[in-house]
Amino acid sequence: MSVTIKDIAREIGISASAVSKAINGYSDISEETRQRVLEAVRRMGYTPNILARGLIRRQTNTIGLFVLSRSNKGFSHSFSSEVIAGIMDCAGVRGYELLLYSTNGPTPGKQVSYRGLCHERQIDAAIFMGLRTDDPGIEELKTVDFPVATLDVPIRGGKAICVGGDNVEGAYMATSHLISIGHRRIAYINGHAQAIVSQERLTGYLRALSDNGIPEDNSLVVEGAFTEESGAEATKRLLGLPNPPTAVFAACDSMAIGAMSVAAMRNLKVPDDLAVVGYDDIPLAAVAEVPLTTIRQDGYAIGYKAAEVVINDIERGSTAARRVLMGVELVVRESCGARKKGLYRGNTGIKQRV
Amino acid sequence: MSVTIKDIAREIGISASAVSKAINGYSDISEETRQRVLEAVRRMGYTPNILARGLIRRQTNTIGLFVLSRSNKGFSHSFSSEVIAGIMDCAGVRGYELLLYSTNGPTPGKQVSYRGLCHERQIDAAIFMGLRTDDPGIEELKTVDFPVATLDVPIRGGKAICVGGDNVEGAYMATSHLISIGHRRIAYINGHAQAIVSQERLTGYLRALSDNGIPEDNSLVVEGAFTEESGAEATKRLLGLPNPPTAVFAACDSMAIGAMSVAAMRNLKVPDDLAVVGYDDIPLAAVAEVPLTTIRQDGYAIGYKAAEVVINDIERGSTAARRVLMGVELVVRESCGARKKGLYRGNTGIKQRV
DNA sequence: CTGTTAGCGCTTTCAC
DNA sequence: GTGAAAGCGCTAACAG
Repeated sequence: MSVTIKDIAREIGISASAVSKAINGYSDISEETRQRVLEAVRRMGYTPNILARGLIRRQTNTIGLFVLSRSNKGFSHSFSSEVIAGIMDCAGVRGYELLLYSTNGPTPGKQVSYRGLCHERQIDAAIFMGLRTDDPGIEELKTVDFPVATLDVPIRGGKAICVGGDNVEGAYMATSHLISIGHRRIAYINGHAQAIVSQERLTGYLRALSDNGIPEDNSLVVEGAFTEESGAEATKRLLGLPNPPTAVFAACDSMAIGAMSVAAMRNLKVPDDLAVVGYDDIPLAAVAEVPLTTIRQDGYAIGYKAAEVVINDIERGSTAARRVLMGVELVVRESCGARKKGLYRGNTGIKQRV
Repeated sequence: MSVTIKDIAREIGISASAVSKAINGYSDISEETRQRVLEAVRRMGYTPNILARGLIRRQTNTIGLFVLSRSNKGFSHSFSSEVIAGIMDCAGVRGYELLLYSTNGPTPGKQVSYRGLCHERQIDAAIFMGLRTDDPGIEELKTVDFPVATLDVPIRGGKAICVGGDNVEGAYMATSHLISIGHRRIAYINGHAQAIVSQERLTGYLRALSDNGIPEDNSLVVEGAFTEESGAEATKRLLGLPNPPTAVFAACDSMAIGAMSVAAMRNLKVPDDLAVVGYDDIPLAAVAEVPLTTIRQDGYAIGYKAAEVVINDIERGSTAARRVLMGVELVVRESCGARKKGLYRGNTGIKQRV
């Protein structure tokens, strides 16, 4: 078996609690004893058993990370891996480890309890990625007694903190940009209505129209499902309108790419015949046939912030706002037409190209 | 505080040990008592404390995952996230959770001990991704007493198991393919020499030449650094040769893409003036200006296998081979010229396009 | 300053 | 079948 605190104690002829104090930097221990302990620790290759410590301190320095609704193989976006990297880095700096739960979201048959999973492992806090608004586990999450951060999905009631990109602002920027280069009939392809991001981006879109005195036209707002196919489908409907849009803003890049493919099939030139703006800045956006103008969220920053927020909660008690909005950025490429027309000189997202 | 085994015991008037036995499915407990316990467990919302259990059982059902040498933000390839997804799924099925270490590899200053990190958290096994052959921690890894799997990096001595794509075979396939469509002067852009994959892919390349009676030409083998820039740099050197190659096989897609960009700058047509084959099948490969022919490794399968191997070791003792080679696949696209010439009718990797 | 005692939540002999 | 007792490795009172 591996060396324990008792072995050290026996080795240098003192009590186990003295060793514990020496190791944990208590002041009521003589410097000389401490040195002898530290020396023995090194010599005998002792490492504390954090789990045993946790049993009594009720703190494991562990953050549970739930990566839910993952697509088949790999993470949904490359965005997720940026987020995770951010979480990891913050956790590392603050001295926490991450427990990556292997659950892939609520299983229809057997009901998993997030609270139970967290309790089993005695984690100090939890972060949820890809939580769906219709996840039955949400109710339970409202009642847990440890800090919880959700990415992108605000939970009403309870004290979970939601960290995410500012969707209203992002959609506002995208829409305003299209307006600024002359478009008036701007369609919006939303994601499915259950997603909060859909609702928020819709709000931003509508606000931009309203702020620019453009009347809302219901026929120009259609619903997709965050997939390329659904974006294509929606675009067909839009183009079939008596008075079709001159520009399309899609709630995600995949749908925007679907829109562009439909345009291509109908011999409509992007951006001249149809301007397109997406959301997310997925890697494909930069290398699409017509490079896609889009809104970029800084996944790394979001992840870092989420970890920071829960760790602050653990250490200082809940003080943060219940909702943390992270900045977003407009990345102008070719698909909106601004660069061609020389109307835009800002961020081209070139560095993004891998 | 949350409900413990004692609470249950008190509630239904039996001893704590009886409750434990009921919960853990021991046979020496009456069915009636078991039912009463299970009912109370449900009613009172009891979840076992796996950490306390681990303290005595010396097993935590946790696998440590080290994601080393991560690039700045996000994981090195999207490949990594596939691997992690595979690990997660296997772990989930087998009832293990993953502990994601926040270490980003050996820090120059303070020496981290992998062994120590593992011991602290009492993990049952560890998987290392992105371990470098010059990592000073490797020595220590040879002596640990729990199952260890390394991805792609075999460790000499010790009983760590290495799981990875068959690099020799992959390079052999790539090179043979170029030979089969008529190339004789085939250059190889290798990764940096410390990487095992570099050595193995070089072996495959040389073997293919030799098997086809093509003499080895040292000037055609150059070293890159797995980056687009280094691939471009290497290609410039190759094209400056008195007798330049007609084809280039690069040890990774990024370098292959660098090669293609140099060709484009010099008005060389790919594949006609210069055939290019990469390795990895990164997402960009399929959507490059000239879609890249490459070798695909199934990251998900590799991750799944790695988890499976260590879990088998945990549960049944070490039986697996010390090296597990996973199959690779040649994905023929445009950059090698085979499809244009009608020489190839196999895998086009079309489904890969996102 | 140091040691003794108790106990975190759980499992596991071993009597009964 | 069931419970009492011991203890996993550690920390936290509290005496001394």
